[in-house]
Amino acid sequence: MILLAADSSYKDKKVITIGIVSELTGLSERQIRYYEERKLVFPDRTPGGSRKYSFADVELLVEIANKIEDGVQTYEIRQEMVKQQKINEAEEHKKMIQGQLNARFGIRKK
Amino acid sequence: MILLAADSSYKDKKVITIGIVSELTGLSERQIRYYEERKLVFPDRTPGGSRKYSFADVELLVEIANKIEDGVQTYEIRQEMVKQQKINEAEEHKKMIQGQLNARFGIRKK
DNA sequence: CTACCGTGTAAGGAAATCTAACATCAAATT
DNA sequence: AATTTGATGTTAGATTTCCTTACACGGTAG
Repeated sequence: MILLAADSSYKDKKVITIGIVSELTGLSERQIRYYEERKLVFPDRTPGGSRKYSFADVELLVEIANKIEDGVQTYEIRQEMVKQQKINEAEEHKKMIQGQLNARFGIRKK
Repeated sequence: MILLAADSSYKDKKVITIGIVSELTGLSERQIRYYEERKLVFPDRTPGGSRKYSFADVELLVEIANKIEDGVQTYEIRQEMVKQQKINEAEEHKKMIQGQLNARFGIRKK
């Protein structure tokens, strides 16, 4: 009996090759690879070395391209991303601490 | 400003190449192509002729493989699929008729 | 016993992808 | 103004991935 990986968040599974990503976004493969070089996207790789992207990556690429259209440089976009990432991490951390507090002193099922 | 196709149902977008499908399902490419030959899956094609599958296809392939493991033949699986499809179509039809009736004689916003 | 079913495998070719390098042109810097 | 940098195009050659067709083979069904 074959089982499919249960986590199954289609949006985050890296399964799309660069040609298709190019079609979906309208960006050239050159652009997509360049944004990776600038550390804005992080595709997985097949054993053979081909890039694999998720739908989330596709959405991100579109956002990146829109910002660039607006004259924002890849470096600045990267700054924003790092900053946002730190905010998210802090948020995560807060949640975790709260979870531990609840586990020890919070309401528990009787 | 780049816009992403709004329908965006990741599950049904045909964007996965056969190698990745093989990885996701554990099936050989031979098997995947054979099930297509038996009219059980219907991938899209790139202009160059490469097959493109959706996550829904991936799930379907797993179901197919499980049935075959249970000794069900592709022909029978196909029968079931056609039958189920007809049921769904009838359901769709019913909904549509109901929708038209509502449009003409049903409650309407004043 | 024979025919069909599902799958493996091989061959040869075409499509898709990779990296690296050089070209271009606008915008920023000096 | 001259130069550098940023983003992208293009080319070349190599590698990977995918395609179709054909043949092999064991298992199951008639």
